[in-house]
Amino acid sequence: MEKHTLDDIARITGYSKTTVSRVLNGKAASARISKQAVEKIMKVSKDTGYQLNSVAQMLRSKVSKTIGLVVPYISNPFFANLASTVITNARQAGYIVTLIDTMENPEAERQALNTMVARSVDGIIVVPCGDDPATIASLCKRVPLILIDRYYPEADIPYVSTDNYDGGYRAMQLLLESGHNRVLCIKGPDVSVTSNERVRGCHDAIARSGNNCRLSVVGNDFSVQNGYIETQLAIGAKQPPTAIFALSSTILLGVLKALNEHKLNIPDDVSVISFDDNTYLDYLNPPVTRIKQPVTDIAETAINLLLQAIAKKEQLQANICMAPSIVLRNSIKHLH
Amino acid sequence: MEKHTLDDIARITGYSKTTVSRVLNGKAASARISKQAVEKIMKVSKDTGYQLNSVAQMLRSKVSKTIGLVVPYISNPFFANLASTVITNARQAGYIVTLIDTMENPEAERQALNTMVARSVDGIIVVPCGDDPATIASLCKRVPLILIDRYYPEADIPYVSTDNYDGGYRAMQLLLESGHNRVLCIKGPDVSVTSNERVRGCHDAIARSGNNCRLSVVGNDFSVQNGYIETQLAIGAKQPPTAIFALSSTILLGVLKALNEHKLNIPDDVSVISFDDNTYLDYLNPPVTRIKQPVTDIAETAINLLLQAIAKKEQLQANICMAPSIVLRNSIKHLH
DNA sequence: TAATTTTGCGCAAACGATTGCGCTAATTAA
DNA sequence: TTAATTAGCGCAATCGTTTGCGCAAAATTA
Repeated sequence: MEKHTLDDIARITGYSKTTVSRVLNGKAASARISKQAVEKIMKVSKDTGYQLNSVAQMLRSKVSKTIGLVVPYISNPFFANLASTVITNARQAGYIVTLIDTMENPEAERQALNTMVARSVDGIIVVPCGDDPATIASLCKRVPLILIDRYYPEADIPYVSTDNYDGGYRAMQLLLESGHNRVLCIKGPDVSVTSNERVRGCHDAIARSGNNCRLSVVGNDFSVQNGYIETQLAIGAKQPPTAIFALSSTILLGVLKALNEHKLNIPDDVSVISFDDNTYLDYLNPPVTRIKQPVTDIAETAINLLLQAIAKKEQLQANICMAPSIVLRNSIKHLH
Repeated sequence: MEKHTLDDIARITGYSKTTVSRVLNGKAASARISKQAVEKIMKVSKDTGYQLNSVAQMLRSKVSKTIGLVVPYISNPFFANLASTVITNARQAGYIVTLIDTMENPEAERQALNTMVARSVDGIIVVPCGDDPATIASLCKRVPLILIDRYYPEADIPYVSTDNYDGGYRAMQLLLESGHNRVLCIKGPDVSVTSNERVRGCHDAIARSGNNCRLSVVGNDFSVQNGYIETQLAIGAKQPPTAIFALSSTILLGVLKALNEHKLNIPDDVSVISFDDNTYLDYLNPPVTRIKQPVTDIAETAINLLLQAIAKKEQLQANICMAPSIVLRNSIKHLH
């Protein structure tokens, strides 16, 4: 079980490493290798436990069979799910995934991308952080690259994401249909495209409904704290909201905490709807209605497009927003 | 921004690639390279955007600066957290992480390990699945390898895990102190060492307390379903448990679902304690008391031991069980 | 001035695989 | 019998680094 090389197998079998290489790569037929040779080489390489050295192979063939995946926080279940799908699909196509966690640090992201290129990954999938698409934009001319979840509308970088506008629109529609006319929407960072799209969807839903619903959009972070603070502020006001739309499941947790502290009941005292799907949302009291992003579809679409681009060596082109779905539970009260 | 090699830089600067390599590796001093040369080479390599080819470097130096991480399911938050810590710590030490998700499939695990070796990773961290340590045991003689979370007590493979016995013991202690004497413990698979250790801790806690508490240990899977079914069965019995100990947070969700369906209140009707920490457990109604595994410590210890072993090129030796902590909430009723 | 040391750098052989081209012997065709 | 074809395989270059060894020129010492 020591380490063997092609030369070793060649020496043992008496054939050249050329022949050995060809046999081991399944090119025996096209290279007209005799049956004897194939058998002997196969046998010896089994017996010796020969293992291909992928590194040498990469150097020579310029193909690493590796996908680079760059995410802001792998500990975030949303990104973990994305990663899971990417890894699984990549593996089925014979690719392995190298993962870097940027922790929302743009500088770390730049380094990560450099590392990926230095290791000559065949393609890169990024959930970008920061608001400067420059590095990525220039990189995506040199190596197949695709963004997921987050993207830069003004830059020409392929992406697959949720149709956040639609998600915001439909969530708001749900609230309007139930007669809510004072809605608090707690959003993410100002620079977040996904957050802003959701908000835009809300506004349009109201406008198109002809309803006189008052929507107040507050907050600036996808965090528990932000959800907590904004909820505290809102329920202290003279005219508290009848419904709260949390733009992420972390924000939702903050909302819940504040409501619990004030002994406010969902949905009797205030209705709640959230973005992002999580199993535990069904085990809250009551289960929370939410907009579910098509995580698996997004990841699958992205990795498949990427693998295609790698295979065909052609420029990747994609501006895809996939529709979310509604997970209907019991957190929205119907106001007559 | 094209691809340049050492030769290119050598040609442009007029120095040999030997000198260029030395300068770029910070060996200018020890190789007595002149200041001029260093400056010129540095400048040119900046200007041309020269990027080292890690693959060639790996081939030559036999060092890949890569850690292989093999987990059963990266979408499981527990493993995602482990991965997060491993990735972050590895990166600080200049290592990158290649991740394979085995989906609890031992054959996939074997392949994964082969792939890792072929790519000459410098070290491997595995959360093993299946009950056959043979592959891993033989592998760990050839490359630094360490198990986390799960391990094989009888095999001589280094590991870092939770002190599951202690966790089970203390959870049970908590229930005993509150006067519970009919406890339902819903466990994981029969072959799971972690599950079994937790159960053993429970039994010992009762034995050592001199209490006549009746512990009934049921179930065979770390799944929501298992938790649900076993809870259904138990609360239908003539003598339902006064407390339920869920040996994982997935099992807990099943427990909650069953209790909700029967309108049973926590902790008034039945007390609950669980293994595994999750943010959302604090947002349940009521927040659930739980045994928190020292995930970060485990991962940090493991990666550091691994990096040490890699650096010192010495055999890794570790049988470490780290104590869990108790996150005390309001899900256990004190029975007078 | 001659001998020694130091400075500054390059040659060329690895690392382990892949592959275009070519070569010999055997077979077939003419 | 000779020419053409085919079968079966190997040579050697290549991928882009790293590094042991050595060598000439400059600086120092004797």
